[in-house]
Amino acid sequence: VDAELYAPSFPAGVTLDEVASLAGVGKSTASRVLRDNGSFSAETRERVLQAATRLGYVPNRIAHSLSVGSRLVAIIVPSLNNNVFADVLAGAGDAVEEQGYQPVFAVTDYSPQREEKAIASLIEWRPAAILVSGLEHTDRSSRMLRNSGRRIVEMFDTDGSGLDCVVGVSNVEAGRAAARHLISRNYRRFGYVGHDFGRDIRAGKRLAGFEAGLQEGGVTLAGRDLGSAASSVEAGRAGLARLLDRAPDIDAVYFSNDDMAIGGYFHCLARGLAVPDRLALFGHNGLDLGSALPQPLATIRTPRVAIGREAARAALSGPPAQRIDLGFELVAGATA
Amino acid sequence: VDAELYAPSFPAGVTLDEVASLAGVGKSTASRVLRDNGSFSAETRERVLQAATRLGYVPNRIAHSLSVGSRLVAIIVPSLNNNVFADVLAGAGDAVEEQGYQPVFAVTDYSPQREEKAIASLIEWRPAAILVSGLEHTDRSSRMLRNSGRRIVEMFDTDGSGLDCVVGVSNVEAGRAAARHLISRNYRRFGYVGHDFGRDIRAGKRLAGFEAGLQEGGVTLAGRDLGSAASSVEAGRAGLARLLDRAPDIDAVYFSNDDMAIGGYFHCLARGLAVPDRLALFGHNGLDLGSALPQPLATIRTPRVAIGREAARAALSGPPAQRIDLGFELVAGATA
DNA sequence: GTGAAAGCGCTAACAG
DNA sequence: CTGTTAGCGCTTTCAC
Repeated sequence: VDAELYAPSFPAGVTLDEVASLAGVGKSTASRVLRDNGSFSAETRERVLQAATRLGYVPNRIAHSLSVGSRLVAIIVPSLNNNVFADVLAGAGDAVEEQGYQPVFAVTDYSPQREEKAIASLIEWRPAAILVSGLEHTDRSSRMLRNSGRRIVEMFDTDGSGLDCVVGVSNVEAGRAAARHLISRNYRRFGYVGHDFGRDIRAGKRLAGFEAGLQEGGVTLAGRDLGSAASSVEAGRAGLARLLDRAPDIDAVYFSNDDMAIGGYFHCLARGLAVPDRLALFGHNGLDLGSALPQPLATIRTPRVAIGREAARAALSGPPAQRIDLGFELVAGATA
Repeated sequence: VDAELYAPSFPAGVTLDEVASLAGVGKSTASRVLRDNGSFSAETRERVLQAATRLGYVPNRIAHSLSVGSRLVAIIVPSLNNNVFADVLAGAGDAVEEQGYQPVFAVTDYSPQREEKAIASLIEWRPAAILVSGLEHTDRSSRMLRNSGRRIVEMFDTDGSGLDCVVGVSNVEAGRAAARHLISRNYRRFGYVGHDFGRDIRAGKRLAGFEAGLQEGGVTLAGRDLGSAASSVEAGRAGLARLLDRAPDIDAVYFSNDDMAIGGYFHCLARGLAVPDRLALFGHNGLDLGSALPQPLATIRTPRVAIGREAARAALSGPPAQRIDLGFELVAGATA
């Protein structure tokens, strides 16, 4: 007999009760069989399984969760239009599932208010843990997270103090490493092209580290272009164009991230500026796209998948209040 | 009095019962006040609200859902490492929230088996609707979707028949339009560079449309490189390199998508091949990255955000079994 | 305007 | 090995 023939009209939903009575057993027996938990005779098993497939039974996770707890993990990221967060999500999602939990996502579009909303609404689902991005939150967000009684992991950023666990890399150190590297390559007149800091605090931390690194090397930033737009290839392109108008004699540019740097690279191509001889370019993140350019981008590769994975592990099985710095890797590339 | 001082140890969770008794009212009255539904005196209202904030009450959505239904919408996409799906997710997520539902995502990594799993596990949450990507599913997936009794929307692709609603564009027509455009620009010796079809059926449909378009114009494909790797800039670069080794005299290349085409463009840059004079390049999707290249990529722009938005609307408020073709736009660019 | 009681679908403890 | 019972936390009649 084909299960489809018996397909129920579903919104009502087939319940365990119905399966049990069709099988001629009690509700709890049916439950035991279906969850393969507890004991029952082989024959009972058969009857229940048959009844379940005949009716097209689908367990109701909501009822199940109410009864035993939800095994959900909430993951909140600023954006999806950015491979960085997609990678983290992939790492975190896999690790979460591995541990038998189900990931639930929310996106904030870099808005602290939206983050607040996301936190509030996800907490209502009683997740076992909450993974958020960054260390900066509104007061209300911090309070909700702290009071939630759940395990909290703040991902990406180790420059600052966290609520519970922190898993990420130091953006300040990444900026400093970039500065040191460029200085060691004998660049001296530095520029910076960035996007809207208000939305991306970590980019600001990198710039601070970069400037600290320059200062330690006895140089200073010769010019900067702080865009007010979101990060994008186009914004990087426009930003470099503006910067070169104002400070034509710079010989190296640090960008707020790879997307921006790639835009800068395109600007150089379009204008015939030799990279890196006339102008050196340095990004941040180590995206695949950067390494596929005609000249691989000089950048700092961050372990994004690992950040997601370790964040999930810290949340689900680690000791509380851990602090995990996963480090980064400088990729020399060919643009600096 | 500060709410934090009274922050409960939460995993147990503050319940409506506790709020009600602190306020000295019945459970149902507290419920009415908190949901602002039904009638109660102003004074009662005050007392309940105070009690709730004092205890840091957070409603339990699971219990709520069990009682009244879940207002969830399941959204299943193949990948997040691809702006295409990020855009659709953004459009769908916003529209879903607008209608008072909560989106729940799952990612399949282009694997039909993972899709099956995702469908199975999301159905258990009793979503009001399920948005899936593409028209091709395993038998079991189709059966589960059909039997779920939920509204189903298949997104992206209108070339084929769907289970319920279908919202997308015709990939066959997109391929055909690309062919016609290139022919009208007097290219004659065509090549194709693609990635793994097994994983991306829509790319295969575009190629079929492209070949049909060529045939209608009296030409045929002079060479093709069908990679077995996933789509990426690097894969496009390598694919074009291989193709040119085998068929050096082609004058235009159709790529399976923009990422691949951008890789091809980088190859041309690296090898000093003049675009479009020596070789024309054409992509698909209309990503921002393509328009930020030194020469804007010739491509077909698909209305991705709109696909997500309309899919959500069709699912939540439209008539059943709709079929919405959102159309596409050919972007001439400067590479063809 | 308010509370008691029943019930959403499932699991778990406990008798039999 | 199996059924009965009592919840999980919330909403919703329906009397008062």
